[in-house]
Amino acid sequence: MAIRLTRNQERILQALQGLEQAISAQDLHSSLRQTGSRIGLATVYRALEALKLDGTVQVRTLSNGESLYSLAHEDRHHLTCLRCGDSLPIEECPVHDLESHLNDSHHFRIFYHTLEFFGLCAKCQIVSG
Amino acid sequence: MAIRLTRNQERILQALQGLEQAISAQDLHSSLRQTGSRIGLATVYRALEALKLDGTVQVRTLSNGESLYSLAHEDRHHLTCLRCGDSLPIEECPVHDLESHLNDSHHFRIFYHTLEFFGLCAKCQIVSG
DNA sequence: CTGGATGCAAACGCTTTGCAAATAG
DNA sequence: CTATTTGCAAAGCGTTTGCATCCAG
Repeated sequence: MAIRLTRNQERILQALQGLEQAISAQDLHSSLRQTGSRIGLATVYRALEALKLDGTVQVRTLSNGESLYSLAHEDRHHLTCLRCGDSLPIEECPVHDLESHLNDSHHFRIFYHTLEFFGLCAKCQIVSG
Repeated sequence: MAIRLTRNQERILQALQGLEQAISAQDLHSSLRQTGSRIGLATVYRALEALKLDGTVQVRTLSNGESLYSLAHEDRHHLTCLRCGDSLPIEECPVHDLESHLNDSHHFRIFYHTLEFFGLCAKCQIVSG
């Protein structure tokens, strides 16, 4: 998958491996700076873009335009509240069969997928009545 | 679903009904202006936000932060190329059963879902070899 | 009259880009 | 020594917000 990694790309990959959750580029940047690295924000974005293109890293874009990055193939999907924006992770995922089917029928090389349900969480159903 | 609609919200809903595809707020705005409306861009955003919150309109956010709007419950999912960004619509959708299940188990009132596969399209598999 | 809706322009936040310095091979 | 990578700062871009005006009821 990965051809050649720069030192910073390796550093970023390593950081992602130590995480349970997807992280934004900016949070990843400050996190790296706090461990003493002098890495720039642009480099973080460029590295994530490269890792994304070779399928190592996967991205989920929030409705505010912010993107969350994590290692690819970690299957975690969400229930997202349209009002408060909270995302509840869910375990179910019924789409793997479809994935291999699409690989063939569309000549598309699929790295990963995202699945997200939108609506109102229990709390916001009351507020927005 | 809808409580009360302002004149502009109705106008926007009408515009969406005439469309085959999801549209960005900005494109929707210029489209409305071209038909002689004096509507402002902010109003388009505010109307779409309101329609989103009552479940009439659904949103898909692209990786560049731009959001595409369409009437809710139109089931259209995508194969999206990580390199060129092209989105190929697909018909398959294996998640409806799960949807009602989640409604109950998480006390979440689900309006719609998005499902998207990411990878490389046939063309970009060659280029990026 | 009064509260909400609207248009405009400015502000915002995340991301991308230009560029010169640093680094790798 | 040349090509690539890097950090910084500035620019870009879609979206949101402040505010004065307009409009419906």
